[in-house]
Amino acid sequence: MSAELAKAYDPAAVQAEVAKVWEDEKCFHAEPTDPGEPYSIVIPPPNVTAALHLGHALNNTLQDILVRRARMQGKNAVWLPGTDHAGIATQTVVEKRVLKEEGKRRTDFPRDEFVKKIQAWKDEYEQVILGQLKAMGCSCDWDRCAFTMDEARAKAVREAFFQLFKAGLIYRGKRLVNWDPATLTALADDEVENREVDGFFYYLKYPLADGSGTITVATTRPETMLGDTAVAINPKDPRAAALKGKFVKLPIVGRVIPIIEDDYVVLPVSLGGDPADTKAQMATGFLKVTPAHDPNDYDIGQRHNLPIVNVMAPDASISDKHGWTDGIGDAGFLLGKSREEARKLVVKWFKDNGLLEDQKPYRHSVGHSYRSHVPVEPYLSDQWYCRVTDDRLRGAALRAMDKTQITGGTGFQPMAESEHGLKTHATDGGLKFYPDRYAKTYQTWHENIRDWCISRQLWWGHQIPTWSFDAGTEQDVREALVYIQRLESEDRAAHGNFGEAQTLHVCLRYEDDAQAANYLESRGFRRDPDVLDTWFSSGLWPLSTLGWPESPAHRLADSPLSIWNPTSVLCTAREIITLWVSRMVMFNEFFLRKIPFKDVFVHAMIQDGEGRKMSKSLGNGVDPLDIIASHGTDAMRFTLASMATNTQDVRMPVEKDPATGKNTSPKFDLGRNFANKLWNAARFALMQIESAGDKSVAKAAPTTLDLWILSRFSRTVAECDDAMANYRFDQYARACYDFFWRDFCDWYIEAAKVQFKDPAQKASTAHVIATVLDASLRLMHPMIPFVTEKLWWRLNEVYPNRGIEGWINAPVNARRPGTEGVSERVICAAWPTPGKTDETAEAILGHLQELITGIRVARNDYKVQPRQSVTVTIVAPACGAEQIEKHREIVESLATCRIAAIAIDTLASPPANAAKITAGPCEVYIEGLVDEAAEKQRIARRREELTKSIAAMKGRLSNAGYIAKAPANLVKQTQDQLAAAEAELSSLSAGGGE
RNA sequence: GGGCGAUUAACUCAGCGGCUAGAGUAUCUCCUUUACACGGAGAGAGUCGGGGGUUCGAAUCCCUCAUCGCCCACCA
Repeated sequence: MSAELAKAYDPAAVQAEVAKVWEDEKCFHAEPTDPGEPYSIVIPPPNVTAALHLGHALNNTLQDILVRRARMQGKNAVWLPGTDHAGIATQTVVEKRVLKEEGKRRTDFPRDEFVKKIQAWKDEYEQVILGQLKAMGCSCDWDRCAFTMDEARAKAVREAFFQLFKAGLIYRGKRLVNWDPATLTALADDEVENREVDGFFYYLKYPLADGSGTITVATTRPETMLGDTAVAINPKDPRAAALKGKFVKLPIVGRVIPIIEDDYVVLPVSLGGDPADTKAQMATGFLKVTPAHDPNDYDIGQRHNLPIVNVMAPDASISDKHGWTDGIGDAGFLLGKSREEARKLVVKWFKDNGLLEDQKPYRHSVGHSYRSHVPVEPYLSDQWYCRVTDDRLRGAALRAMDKTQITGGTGFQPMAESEHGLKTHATDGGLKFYPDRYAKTYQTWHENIRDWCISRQLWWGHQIPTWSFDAGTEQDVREALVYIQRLESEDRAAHGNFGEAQTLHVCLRYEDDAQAANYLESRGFRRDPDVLDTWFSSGLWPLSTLGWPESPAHRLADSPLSIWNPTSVLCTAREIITLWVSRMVMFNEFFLRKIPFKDVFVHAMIQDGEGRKMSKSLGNGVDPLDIIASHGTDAMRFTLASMATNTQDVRMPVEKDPATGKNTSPKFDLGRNFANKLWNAARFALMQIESAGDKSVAKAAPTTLDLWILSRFSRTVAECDDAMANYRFDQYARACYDFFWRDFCDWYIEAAKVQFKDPAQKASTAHVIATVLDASLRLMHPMIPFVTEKLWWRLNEVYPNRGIEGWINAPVNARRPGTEGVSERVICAAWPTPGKTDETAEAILGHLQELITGIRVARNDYKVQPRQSVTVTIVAPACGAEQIEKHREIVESLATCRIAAIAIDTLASPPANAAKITAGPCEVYIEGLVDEAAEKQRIARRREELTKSIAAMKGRLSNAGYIAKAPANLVKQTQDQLAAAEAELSSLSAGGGE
């Protein structure tokens, strides 16, 4: 039995105690065979690169609220935790660390040795991250913890790759990629960061091949001219006709290249180009086309069937060994030079030869590697691609959308069953975004999607399970093919021929198929050293965490996959709608013909007080563990939940904590204060309940006050349900806050103090207070689990076996059936359901509150000391008078007054020396308030208010359109209010305010 | 360049066609009343970014401008 509760809420002590019980009782573990409607969430796996930040705290708090509530609603709820290996990012941080600590580079180690180092880093941070999640109170099913590169996930990746490969959805392609010449790897688009750079526009003169003059191209990258294979001009350019069919002799190299027409070329301003367009201002109208070194030029090259001449080595030095086969002319002096040196030398050459027309400073943004920070080189290389533009992927992703959220039709109709021998799942659609505006982001992305480059030149990741024919005899190939066909007949492998040389690539299905791998390698095949893009494994997350691929024996059983996929909701930040959400949908659709989740909830992003992203480099980040230490976990969670509005960003002013020197925010005080208020209100309630003695004695009928708080509670539960149905965590938090602090603490508890004094009402009041406390704790538990859990235990000690049904219409259900076993001790019992509301009680309390507040305001106006009582005479309408009489003691207690008399409708002789105020439907004379100055001020102020609103209402009523078109009840309401205001105004004048 | 969001009290945000526009923090006054000073009772504080329009009625819907921010694309 725990001792008395401490006077102030001590989060650290409570968290430790509560967390232990949760863990011991395995409260968060679920089995597919458990009863209840399935409810599942997969965590967006945090990268193992670093500890979690406040964005994670928000993201995971919201998920935890969802899953805890679902659990309390009796659903078979599971939250699958895990982490992501985050290929490039993790390898980079480890490379940095190794360089700093050992002075060595990655290439100084054998591959497997370096991977071990990364593995060690991963182990370290995974522990940190999981510890943080637990500290945040996340109710994950820890037994199902996953990692995107563990054995089970590796199996899923291998199977997925094989199936996609076999279906022809994976191919080897030569494309321009974002190449990092420092680390020698391709980068994904999102791994490229743009930076403004000061550069120059160089104007280079190219002589026409027929000697009839020169044309001038403008470029920021003169060194790439070595790879030019055309010069383009806009067909609308007046000069185009004369140049049709002509050629240019490329300086230095001597290559003769055509002048082609392409409307991609921007017209210079002098020829009708847009004067506002910087490009048009700088352009000459002639564009050098270098398909091997510029993505747009590559596209032009494709359109015009131009040769591709790659003039660089992988380290971006000038080289004639990587595709520059048509003669280098006089370019020998450039070979082996870096991009930067080559640029200078090329410019110098043009200058020396009188072909540099001009050079203008130009500031533009250039893509830099997010890893090495050197400029990214568009570079032609062989990569693996996933054909996401195929209807089975892109089309399926678009068809997955909820019909109500599609704008203008997607153009992707359900595919015919015969087309691929597959059909889409029976209920096309159903994937719904909250807020719905994000559906558009998703749709547009898919409509403009390009094939996905899935290979990365890294060591940290899932190595691509393909072997390509590298060096061997024709005989080897022939024999291998026979062998491969046998493997294919056993469904152990698939093959494809890719590239100009139609190189044979074989994909092996099983990791442990050493026999096949050995055979291939003995015949001159080599395993691809590259690894898969991180998003390939995270795209499989809803599948792989739930046991896909399942062995055939499991498929019919109640497997995790069949019960929990599709998951209920994906809760994420908006920047990965494209990168992650899209891929999960495509994969889930492809492998299971199902959407991976029904709802996608995209929450706001937390910025600092200046609207900047929180980041390490800016030093404006807030560490969740610091807030947990300074304010408590519940405080952090409550504050975060209340910030989770419908908008896309929320701001959190960041300050230094003077005590610790760490970043914090005053916003967290909101949560801390609330948790403390809850703690103390419960402490008081528990004291009263204890001292009320025997709970089994017959209870008095509920008072109006009791009915009122129960009614208010019912409304609050309904509000919370409504908020949660729309993922409006802020509304949920606010509803709880307002109910608990304003209604329950400020009014109910204060008024109940009067009821507790009456022996006849003591037991029943204790019962109501216990009922409401119990239900409130459960209502708020998903959001602030620790403090509510602890208080709930204490309540059960003080008031065990409290029957909540029975003599009052309790708005709660006591405990969910079937949970008497394992979770008996913990609050997971039951989410409250809304009960009856009581309009009468709410109306009566409304009037009493007006009366009490009116008297309080007057006391303040007249500067009456808080403890000094005043004597009042109240004039009220008949029904009101009755209620005031009934609640006389409550009014006296809360307004610190003594009621001398309650008159009905009028008062023959008002008390002398009394100030008269209006409080709702009542008039109140307060004796002994003789501060004339204060009174005059008060009356003047009130008169002004009334005059203003009377004028507004009269104006409205004199508007013919208003009378004619506005709803009748509104018109009536305005008329009534006007009459009341006018009556009060005249009574103010009559009452001798002057 | 395209898309999205924000602009409401000093600060952070609700409200998104109809009560005198609300809350928390901060400020001011009073109060250490045995649940809570991480508290209580009050007060002051806003031409709802500017300008048009629709409507009987606009913070709320439409157009437009401005500022800030995010995402995507592009960067000869």
